[in-house]
Amino acid sequence: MRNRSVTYSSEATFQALADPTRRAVLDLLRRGSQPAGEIAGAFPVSRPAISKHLRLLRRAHLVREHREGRHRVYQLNPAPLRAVASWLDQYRTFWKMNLTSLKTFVEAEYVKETKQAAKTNIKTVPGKR
Amino acid sequence: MRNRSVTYSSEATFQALADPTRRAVLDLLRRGSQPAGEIAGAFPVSRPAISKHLRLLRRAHLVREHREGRHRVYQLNPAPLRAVASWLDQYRTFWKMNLTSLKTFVEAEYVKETKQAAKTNIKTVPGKR
DNA sequence: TTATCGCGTAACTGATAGGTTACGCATTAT
DNA sequence: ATAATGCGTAACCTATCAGTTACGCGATAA
Repeated sequence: MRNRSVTYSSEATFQALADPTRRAVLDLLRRGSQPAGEIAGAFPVSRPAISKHLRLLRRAHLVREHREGRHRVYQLNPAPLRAVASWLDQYRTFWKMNLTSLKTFVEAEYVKETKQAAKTNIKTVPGKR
Repeated sequence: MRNRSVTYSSEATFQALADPTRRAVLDLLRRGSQPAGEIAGAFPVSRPAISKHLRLLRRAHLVREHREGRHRVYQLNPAPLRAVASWLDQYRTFWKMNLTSLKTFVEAEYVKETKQAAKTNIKTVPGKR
C-alpha cells in the first residue's frame, strides 16, 4: 500500500479554529463522539447555529459525521491540525530566543492582558443553553 | 525579579491568525523587523489595508511597533503563539492514535482535498491576492 | 520655512459570518 | 398510519472586517 499523505487546506483549518465555539466543539469531541443534538445542548446558542459550525468543521475536515438511526454522530478528526502544528513549529525557535527582549515588553503590558484573558477562556463543557 | 507568566487572549490570537495576509506578515517578520511601508510593499494590497492588519496583530500582541525617525518598525512577538501551541498539544496524542481509523477516510476523501489544497497553500512571501 | 516622505486614521462600501426563527425531511415510536 | 424526534437548510438580520480613497500629522530633507 502506498503511503499517501493528505494535504488539508490550512486556510480552512485556521478559519475553522478562529471561532471559540468551534474550538470548544473540538474540545468537547476529544472526550468522545457525540450526536449533533448533544453537542448543541452543551452550548448557549441555538441548534441551527451549532449545525452551521459543524458544517464548517466538516468542510475543514476537523470532524466527520456518520448516521446512527436518526442521530448524526460527530467524531473528531485531528489530522488537519498537524499542518497548523508544523506552521507553528517555525516560530518555536523564536519564542525560545526572545525571552530577554520580551521581558521589557512584559513589564509594561501584561496588566491589560490578564484582565481580558479571563473572560475569553475556552470552556470545554459550557453550562447554560 | 519575579517570574511572571503573561496570559494572552487566545481568542485574539486565533482571530489574528485566521487571515492569510496576517499570517504572511508574521512569516515575513520572521526574517527580521521591517517598517510598515516595506511590509505593505510585499503585498498586493494598499498600505492602509496593511496598516489595519498591523493594528490587529498589535492588539493580539503578535507584533510590536517602535519608531525610528519617521519609520514605524514592526517586530515579531511570537510569545502568544505558545498558547496556541499548548492548545494544539492536547490534540497531538489524537492524531498519533487515529492513523488506522483515518485510513478508510483517506481512501474515500483525499482526492477532493488535493485538488483544492494547491491553491490555498500559504506563501511565505505572497504574490497576488 | 517649505516640501516631501512615512504612516496612521476617518469615512465609506461590499462581502462575509454568526446568530436567529421557520420549515422540511427522515427515522423511530405509538 | 400518525405523531414525535433529530437535525439540516432556507431566509433573514446584524455586526464585523477587509478593502478602498481622502486626509492629517510628525519627522526628515532642501
